[in-house]
Amino acid sequence: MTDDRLNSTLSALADPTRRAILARLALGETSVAELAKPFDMSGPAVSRHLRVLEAAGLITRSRDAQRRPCRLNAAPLAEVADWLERYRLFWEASFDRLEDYLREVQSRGGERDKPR
Amino acid sequence: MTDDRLNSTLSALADPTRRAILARLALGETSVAELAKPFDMSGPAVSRHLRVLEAAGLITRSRDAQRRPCRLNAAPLAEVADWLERYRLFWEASFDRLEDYLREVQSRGGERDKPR
DNA sequence: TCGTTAAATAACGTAATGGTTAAATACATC
DNA sequence: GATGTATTTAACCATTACGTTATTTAACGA
Repeated sequence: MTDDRLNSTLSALADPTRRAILARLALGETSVAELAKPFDMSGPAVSRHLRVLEAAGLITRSRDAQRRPCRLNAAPLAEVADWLERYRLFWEASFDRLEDYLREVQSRGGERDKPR
Repeated sequence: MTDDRLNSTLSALADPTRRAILARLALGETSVAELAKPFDMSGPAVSRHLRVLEAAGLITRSRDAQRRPCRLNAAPLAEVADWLERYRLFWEASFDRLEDYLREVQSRGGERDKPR
């Protein structure tokens, strides 16, 4: 909704570690230690990434003994998708132009390819 | 495609000034000075935002006398949209649960609302 | 060639980001 | 209550990001 929310979501997504964490969470709830395993990174570093994701509302955390299982909350992604929709026509248009061009090149057969 | 491209696109989008610039460019090609007007920001600052957008492939620049008109290139946004699609089921599921909840609350009529 | 305009680059300051290790906290078990 | 395990917080460091003003480059027109 607000530009602020969109901003914190996009900022959270603009990091490969955090995107990987989200991908893992798409497979189901897990502990912090489990999330940290694939990364060559200290626990605290992962913990801070989780904090960013939580602040963006992309994950929620519960409590299970010493564990703090994390769960994906994809709702903020819907806002990003909505925002992107404004531009869909633009990228579809450019793909159409690309298709046109490829079709044209193909129809020219073996000639030297000269766009324009 | 590559995680790197997705990363530079998302990083470029994670700034309100740059998103506003894209929104302006969706209305058509413009000069740098024109783009800078709505912002309380120096020319060089805008110039650097444009550089980020260009590096991410979100804009292209041409030459018209002293002007360097910028044009939107939405293609990288398609990759973001593709990436997001992986999560659509998740956010739709959570909206479904929200709907269920709202329906339930409504069906309970005037009772005190107690989820769970 | 000189002056003007549009934009980019240089040089700089400051704040935010992303990582580290060491210490603190929360919970469970003995 | 002491010990072990999972996680967070504190303190710190290096790099990047974003802004500024001053200077430079590029293109035009008198």
